[in-house]
Amino acid sequence: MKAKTSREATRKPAARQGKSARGRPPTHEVATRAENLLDIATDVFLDQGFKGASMSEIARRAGASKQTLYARYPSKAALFAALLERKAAHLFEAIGPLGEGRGLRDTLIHCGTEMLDLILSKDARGVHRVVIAECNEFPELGEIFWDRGPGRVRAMLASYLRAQQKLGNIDCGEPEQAVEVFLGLLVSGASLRAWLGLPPTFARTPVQRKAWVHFAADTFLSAMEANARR
Amino acid sequence: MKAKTSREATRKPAARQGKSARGRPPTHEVATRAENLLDIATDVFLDQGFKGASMSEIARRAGASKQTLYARYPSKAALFAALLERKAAHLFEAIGPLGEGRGLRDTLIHCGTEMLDLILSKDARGVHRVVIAECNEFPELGEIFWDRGPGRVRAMLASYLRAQQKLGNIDCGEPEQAVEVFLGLLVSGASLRAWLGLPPTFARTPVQRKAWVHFAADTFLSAMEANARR
DNA sequence: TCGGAATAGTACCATGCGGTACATTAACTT
DNA sequence: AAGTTAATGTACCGCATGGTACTATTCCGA
Repeated sequence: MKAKTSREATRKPAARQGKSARGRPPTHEVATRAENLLDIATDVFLDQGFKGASMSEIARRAGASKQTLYARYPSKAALFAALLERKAAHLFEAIGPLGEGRGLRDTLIHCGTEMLDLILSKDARGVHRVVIAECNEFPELGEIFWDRGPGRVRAMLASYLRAQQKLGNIDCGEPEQAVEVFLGLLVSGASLRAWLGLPPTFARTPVQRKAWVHFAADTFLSAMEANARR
Repeated sequence: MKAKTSREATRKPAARQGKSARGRPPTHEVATRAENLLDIATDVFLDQGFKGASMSEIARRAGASKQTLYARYPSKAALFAALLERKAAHLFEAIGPLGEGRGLRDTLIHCGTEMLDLILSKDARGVHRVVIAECNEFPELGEIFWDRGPGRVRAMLASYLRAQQKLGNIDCGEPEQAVEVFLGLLVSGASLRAWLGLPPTFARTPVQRKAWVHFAADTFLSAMEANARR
């Protein structure tokens, strides 16, 4: 087994271009610079992992000094926590409110599409990988991520299904269970493969993805009907 | 965020107890000692991750010297690869041949039970965590693991379903898709939570696990029936 | 205008790592 | 009995890391 050559010193100052860089930065840049620093840090952590990422490298790539880094975040772990929380929330908030003028099936399809795209996206893969890797050493990480991300989506879907059930549009038993069924058959194989760095089996092209989402929605709906009949 | 105090020097010589330890070991012990070394290494890697594990610690905990370690495996990566391959195969081979005197539903339930127990087991969680964490740096890791583990189970299930389909016992369309549906709704939420170090939502107790497996099997079967009718 | 605040740059420290070298000891082989 | 092999223990090398100290520089507010 041989490691890929990562850490390929990609010079990218990205802040204070041209200027002599030293000295207090102008006030109007300071917010941008802070954001940029977090962005760079996110990049580095997401593809090198917590232990693999180095503070010096982050500073260098952000065009900042280590002192500035440590002025903003007291430790590597703190920086990591800050950026992960931001990223997790930001990623999953793409899956907006459900319903919104759509019928039941269309809502499932819409939400399913976004969910599948999300799971297969590079950023989401990175976040999952890092969180899964490090949640043993930092147990609260798993909880934070679940609440901001997958858990939030599940809660939204469950409350949507509960509402639809009250309206008589579906008979799905415990909505929480039904959500697990839907998301499970939508996303499970694809997500494991994605986190292992392998291409998806059934959702490689956009067309295939669309077909799979439709298939999942319909399978789910008929399973719920059948369950209701039993 | 504060790290848990890992690396808690748990002294456990585990080899050459009592004896002065130095010098060539008696021949009848040598196989045992090699096995033991791999076991210890597995423990360490599985809960500290690749980068977190240290060769010195493995040697110390195995009651061996670093030289012996490097005599058997030329590098840290090689040791890691060896143990991971062994562990992945060993874990998933618990899910034996399908069918075997059972009917369709019973086979699903049997296989489902083993799969769910496996996913929730501490060892499987460790393996998944480590592989997912490191497959970015060692891309072949993901493939090896998939082939030995989740992929193998999926292939077995698919060929079983295909056979059942030929016998007219089920009408599930593409067996590979059907497998994804079944395993998805069986295992998806539980596995993500497990890898994040969180307790399962629906399969906490053995009783709940059994109920969930039955629910998954029945939901799957009725979904397939409904699909067939369409 | 001047003093403090925020920054980059650089050097540094202690630690721990993967991996090697060397001397020593005990079991096997001939 | 002698020599070879496989161990342990310990010291070590070079390097990278997280984190700190210090200086020189620039902006800002009083």
